[in-house]
Amino acid sequence: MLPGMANAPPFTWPGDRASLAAAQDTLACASPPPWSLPDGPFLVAGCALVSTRGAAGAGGSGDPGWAAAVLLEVGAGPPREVAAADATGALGAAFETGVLALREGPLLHAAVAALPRAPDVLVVHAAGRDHPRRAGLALMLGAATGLPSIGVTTRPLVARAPDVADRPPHPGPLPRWGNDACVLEPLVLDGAIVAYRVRTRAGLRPVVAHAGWRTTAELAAALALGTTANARTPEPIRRALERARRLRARA
DNA sequence: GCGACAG
DNA sequence: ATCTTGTCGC
Repeated sequence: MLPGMANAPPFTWPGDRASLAAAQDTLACASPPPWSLPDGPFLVAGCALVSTRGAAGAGGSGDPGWAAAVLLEVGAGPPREVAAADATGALGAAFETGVLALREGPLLHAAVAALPRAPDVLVVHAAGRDHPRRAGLALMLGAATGLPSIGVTTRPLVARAPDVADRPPHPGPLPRWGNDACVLEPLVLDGAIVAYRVRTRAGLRPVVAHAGWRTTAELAAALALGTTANARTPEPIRRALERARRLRARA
C-alpha cells in the first residue's frame, strides 16, 4: 500500500449502475473531515485517462484505456514533477455522463496507487459534487484513495451560475485574484456552491474547479489557480494527459 | 497551445 | 450535449 494511503478505507469500484448509484449516494452523504491547504510546499497528484482514438467518448467496455498519474511539488516556485505512474487495462464501460466512474475509476485508482509516494491532494479530470448524485468521479476517487481531492473540467455538469443578484454568499474565503487569473462566478446546485468557474490565464476560456472529497469549491479554485503554469489547463491535469497520450503512443 | 467542433 | 477525448486550423 502506498505510504500515506494506509488509512484509506477498503474500496471496491462498483461494476454496474445500480451499485454505482448506491456508492455515490453513500459518499455524497458522508462528512469526512475537511482538508486545508498546507502553508508550505506540498505534493499534488494529477491523474487522467485516454482511450482509443476516434470520436468523442471512443472506447467501450473492454476496450483499452491508458491512465497516468503525476506527482508534483507545488508552493515553491513553478510546479516540479517528482514522480509518475501508469495503469493500462480494459475500460469498464463506454462513456456516459454521470457514470464516468464505471468507465475510468479502477484504472485511475490503479495509476494513483502506483505512485511511489502519496500526494497531499489529488486533482482529477472530472466533476465532484457537481453531479446528479452529488458524487462525481473526482469525489469518488478521493474517497477510494483516502486522499483529499478536487476536480477540474472544461464545463460544469449540472451546476448552474445564478444571476449576480441571486448568488449565495461564499461559504469560505476565495483565493486572491487579479487580472491575469481570477475566480469568475460560483456554480450552484441546490443552493450550494459546488464549483467555481476560474480563469487560469488572461484572455483564455475559463475552466471549472470542482469541490471533491474533503474539499470545498473555494479550495478547488485556489488549487486550480495555484497549480497553473503557462497553459490554460492546470499542470496536474495537463501533465497527466500528456503522459497518458505518450503511453498510448508507445503501445 | 488554444478554440471550435463533433458527439 | 451534460464529468471524457479526438482532429483540425491557426
